[in-house]
Amino acid sequence: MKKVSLEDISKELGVSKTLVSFVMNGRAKEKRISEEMTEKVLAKAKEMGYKANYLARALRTGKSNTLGLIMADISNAFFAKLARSIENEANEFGYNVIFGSSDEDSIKSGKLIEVFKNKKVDGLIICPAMGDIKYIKRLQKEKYPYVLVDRYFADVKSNVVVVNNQIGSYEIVNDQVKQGKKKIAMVNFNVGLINMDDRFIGYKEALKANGLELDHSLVKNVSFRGMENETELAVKELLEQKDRIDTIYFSNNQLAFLGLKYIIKNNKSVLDKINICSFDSFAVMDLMEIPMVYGTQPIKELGKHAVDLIMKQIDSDTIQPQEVVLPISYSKKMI
Amino acid sequence: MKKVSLEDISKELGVSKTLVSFVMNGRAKEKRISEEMTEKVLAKAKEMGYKANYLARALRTGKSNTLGLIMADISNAFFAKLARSIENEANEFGYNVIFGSSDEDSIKSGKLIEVFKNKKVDGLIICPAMGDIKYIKRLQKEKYPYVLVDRYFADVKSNVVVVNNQIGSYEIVNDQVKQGKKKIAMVNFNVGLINMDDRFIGYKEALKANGLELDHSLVKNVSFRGMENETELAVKELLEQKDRIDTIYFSNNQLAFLGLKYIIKNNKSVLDKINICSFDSFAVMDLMEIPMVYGTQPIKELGKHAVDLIMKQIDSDTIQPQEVVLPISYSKKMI
DNA sequence: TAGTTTAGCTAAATCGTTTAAGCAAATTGT
DNA sequence: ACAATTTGCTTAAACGATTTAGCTAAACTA
Repeated sequence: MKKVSLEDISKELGVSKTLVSFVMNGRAKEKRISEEMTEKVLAKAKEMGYKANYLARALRTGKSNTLGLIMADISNAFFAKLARSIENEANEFGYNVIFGSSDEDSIKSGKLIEVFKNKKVDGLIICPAMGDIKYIKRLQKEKYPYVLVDRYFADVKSNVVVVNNQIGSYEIVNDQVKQGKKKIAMVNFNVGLINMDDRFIGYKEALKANGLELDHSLVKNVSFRGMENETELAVKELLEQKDRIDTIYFSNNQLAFLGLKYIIKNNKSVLDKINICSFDSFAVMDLMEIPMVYGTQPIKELGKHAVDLIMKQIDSDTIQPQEVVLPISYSKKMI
Repeated sequence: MKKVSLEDISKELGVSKTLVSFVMNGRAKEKRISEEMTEKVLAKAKEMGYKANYLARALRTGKSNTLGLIMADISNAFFAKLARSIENEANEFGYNVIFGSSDEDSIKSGKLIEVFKNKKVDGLIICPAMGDIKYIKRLQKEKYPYVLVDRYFADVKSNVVVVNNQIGSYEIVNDQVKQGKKKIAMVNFNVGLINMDDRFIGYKEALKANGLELDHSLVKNVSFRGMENETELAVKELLEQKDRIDTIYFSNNQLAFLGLKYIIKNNKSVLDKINICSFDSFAVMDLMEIPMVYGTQPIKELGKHAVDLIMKQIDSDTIQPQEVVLPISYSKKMI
């Protein structure tokens, strides 16, 4: 477990560690090390099993070749897939990823940002929680490379990769109206995140565009922490309305999952009469024999763009903040 | 973005950086720094916004407070949840987690192990791929702290955290027999991993214990890379058998998902006649109106134990290899 | 009064790299 | 044959912490 250092090699060969460093970094030619010596060093390094100590290198160069990734919860399918995409793309650049989950808690994300910075990650990819704006502003000021994914803040121009929540939401709701649905309920996340707000705006716009009135009794909000109970309650209340609703539109897959679970357990037959929509999907949606309309987020692309934007910042010190907005795609599943 | 160092503080105050280091590490009393001076240092550090550089500390102390986590694929629900559990428990110890996916490819995991070691992680938590045994043996020899999770190797005594695959599998199959099922097919992963082998053994044992013959035409193997097609083919072949089978038992949730998807699309009615079982579950299994028997892995506990075992090794240089075997629980869902 | 303790602090080494600067010998040019 | 250049290598500082060993002055002991 005790490792071989440059110095060990240099001592063995009776040369300076500078020389060994040059050779090991492939700068032998550039640094005018003789072929003969280069060979000798490489051979000895191999023989002794030399591997560079990344910490030492990072300390000296200021580059750790590590990215920090902060999400709400890596055990959530969306974030898990995003993490994988980010991992893959980061690898392409020779980077690794250190991650942390914030649980939508700004205190937690603040701490994670701080720790990752002190661990000298070269850049941060953040799915910010509500209230993270203060940290983001600080990063901005410090010119620390970062990219926001999935959510962003209107007040601070950042590098951002998101889907077009408003348009996506609009299209889902609009489609329902075109199918003749009039009473379209929405169950939304009120975490104060702009992506969720945008989904609500899309909903409102679609109603308006079709001459329908926004009915506040058809809009239910649930919190992150009380998600399960509150979603059930929301659905329960919606189903109990006197005038039957035509559609329940969930603003993300977690809510759709919880809502569906409740309905299937307690009021399965109602699914013959109402439509279910979800802004994004979970893996088995199309296994379920329930008519549904749902979006599919371009998760791979989100991750890829996020990493690419970080890399641009790392390479060029600072770039004009760029916003990448990706479209989401839809599936209608009829039974 | 340029950070304050111990030296910066020491210069401001006209004291040595040793002193500042002692104070910042809470060793002021122990090192007989006067109260007065301690106060001054703390105040100045706060004023200047000092944060320790973990790289420098790690280089000097040999402790990076980072764990390396290597799994088959973090986008897979099982691993995503495991990662979260590990993250949480690691945080309890003041650790962060750097992760990588191997895709069951031993070359990839070998590279990840190497990189993480060179990034000086204090320990590795590995879900080893087939063929990783050579790396594991090396870690063993080097006394590098590591824990195997989910899978292990019979040849090398390691710290290991797994579920009891054989017993779990036995009970599922045994239950089917007790329900009067005779022709029980199994679709298994042939990645050469001991956990999958054990699930097959459990299957065989259960048949044997009930006086049933093992029928090789009822056992189908699929590979990691050809998973989707091969699972579909396996199910297709099973359903085409002349004598109708009674049960299809999938050895994990991915296979169960793919198999079910195929059945629902192509031969839905057969679900009235055959049972579906899965060794472990995916989130929405109980949303589907299909009778099923499936296990649920104690993922939280797996992660927690894994981290605890790593921490023990880190704290005490070396401990007697310990094997933690956790039970899995079952749900029967009848319709 | 002299010797010993103790309080309070510092110098310098160390971890393993990278890199700016520089030096002696060999080679080239004229 | 002498200066200029090139070749091949080295020295030493730096990155930012931790830690060992030790120093000085004051306080205590006898």
